Amino acid sequence: MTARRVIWFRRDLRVTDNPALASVLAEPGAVVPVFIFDRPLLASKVFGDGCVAFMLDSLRDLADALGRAGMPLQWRVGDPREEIPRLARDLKAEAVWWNRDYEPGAVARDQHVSRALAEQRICVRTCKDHLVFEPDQLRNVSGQPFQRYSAFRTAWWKQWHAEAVRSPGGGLPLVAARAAAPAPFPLPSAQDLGYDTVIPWMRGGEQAGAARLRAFVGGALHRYVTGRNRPGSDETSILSPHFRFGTLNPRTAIRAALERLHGGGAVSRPDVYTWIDELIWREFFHHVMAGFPHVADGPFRPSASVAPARRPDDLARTLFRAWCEGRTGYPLVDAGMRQLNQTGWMHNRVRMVVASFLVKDLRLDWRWGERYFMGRLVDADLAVNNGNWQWCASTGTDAMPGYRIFNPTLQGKKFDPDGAYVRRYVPELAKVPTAAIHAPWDMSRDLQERAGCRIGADYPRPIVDHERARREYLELAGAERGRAHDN
DNA sequence: TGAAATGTTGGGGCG
DNA sequence: ACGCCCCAACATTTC
Repeated sequence: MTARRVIWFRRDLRVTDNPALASVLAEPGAVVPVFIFDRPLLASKVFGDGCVAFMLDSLRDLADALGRAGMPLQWRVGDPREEIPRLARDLKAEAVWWNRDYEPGAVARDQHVSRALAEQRICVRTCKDHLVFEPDQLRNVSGQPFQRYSAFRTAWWKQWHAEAVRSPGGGLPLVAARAAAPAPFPLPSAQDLGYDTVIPWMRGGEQAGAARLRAFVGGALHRYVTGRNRPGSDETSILSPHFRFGTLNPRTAIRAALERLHGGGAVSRPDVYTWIDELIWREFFHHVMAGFPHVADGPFRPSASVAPARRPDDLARTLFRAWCEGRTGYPLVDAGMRQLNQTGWMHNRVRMVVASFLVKDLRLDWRWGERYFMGRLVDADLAVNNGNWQWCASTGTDAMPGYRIFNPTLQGKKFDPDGAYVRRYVPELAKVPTAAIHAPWDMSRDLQERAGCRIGADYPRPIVDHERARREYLELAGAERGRAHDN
C-alpha cells in the first residue's frame, strides 16, 4: 500500500505556485487535501462577514481545482489542534504537509499539532510560502529582527538578489483541459459558520487573484506613484485580500511587476519599486510581530510624544460610534468609513487619514480602531493591520512621529480634488460644489439649501474642531514628553 | 506617507 | 530712478 499524505491548506488557498502542494505531489502516493474551519477562531468573531465570504469564495475555487485533479477537498469544522491529528490518524497518513504561518497564535497552534502528530509517528513537512523571506532569514547585525523599515528593505533586496527567488513550479494546472468538472464538493455556508451571507465585494480564489494581478501589472502600475494616492480612481492593486488568504503569492506578484519593468514598455522604475515597497512593508510587519509578539496586545514601546487616550467614558463611546458609522462631519473620514462598511475594503491613503483622526483628533485608543478594522476588512490580517495602526498611532517600531497629524480637509483637497470619492460614499454631499466638498460647514445657508445639504441636519457638523483637537493633542503629547524626561 | 509657523526672496505698484 | 511696502511664492524650522 502506498503511503498517503495530507496537505493542510491554511493561508495558501491555491493549487499553482504552492510550495507544499508541489512538494507533496512530487512524491508517489495518494494526497488528501484538507481544510479546517477553525471553530474557536470563527466563534471569536474577530473577522467579519465579508472576510468569511471571501474565504468561502476562495475555497470553492480551490475545491473545484482539486476536485478536477481527482483530489476532493476534505473539510471539518472544529479546533485544528484536534482535527488535524484525528484526520491524519483516520486516514492512516504517513505525513502532513503545510505552508508555514508566522502569526503568534498560528505558531502556537502548529507546534501543538506537530507534537500531537509526532506522538502518532506521523511526519510533519512544512514549506515557506506566505512571505518571500521568513523572520529568521532577515536579521540585523546583532542578530535581532529589524526595527527600522529602511534597514529592513535594504536587507530584503539584498536577499532577493542573492537568492534569485523563483516560484516552485509543479503543482496543478489551474484548469485541467477537457476534464469533466465533478459535482462541486459541498462546503459549509456562511450561516453554517455563524456568519451572515454577504455578496462578496470582490471575487475570491486564485483565478480571480491572477486576473487582478494581470490587470494591475498591465494597467494602473504604470502610474502607481501618483495614482495610488487618488482614492477616487481605482489605481491601487486591491490585491490585499488575495495576499491575506494566499490566493496569490507575493513572490509571484513581485516577479510579475519586475518582468513588466524589464520587459520594456511604459512602466517606470519608481512606479514598480513604490508598489513593491508596499509588499515589503507587509513582510516587515509580519517580521515585527513574529519577533516582538507583544505588539499584538499593545504598543511596541511606551512612546514619548504620544498623548494618552481619553478616558473610555460615554463621550468616548459616542465619538467612537460616530467614527465607525462615518458621521464625524469630515467628508473624507466619513467616506472612508462608509467605504469600509459597505465594501470591506478602504483605500490605503484614506486608512491613514481615518486612523490619524481616531488617534489624534478623537484621542481614542488605537486598539479600538484596530479591532474595528479587523472586524470589517476583507483583507483582515493581524500583523499588517496592527503594524499600520501602530505606525499611525506613533507607537510602532518604525512609526510616524507623534506630531504628524493629518488634516482631513487638506488631505481631501490634495488627494480627492474633485470630490469624486466623497460623493461616491457620502451621497448627502453629492451636490455640494467642489470648492466646499471637503469643508461643507463653510457653505452659506443659501448654498446649503441649493446643494440640498443642510449642515447639522442632512450631514453632521464636525464632531470635533480639527484645529483645536490638533493643538490639544500636541499640548498633551508635550506634557507626556516632559513627564518621561523627568523620570 | 504632515502641516503650521516662521523666514526669505523677488517682483510690482506707487509716491 | 529710487526706496519702500506688500505679498505671493518658496524654503526652513518647529511641533
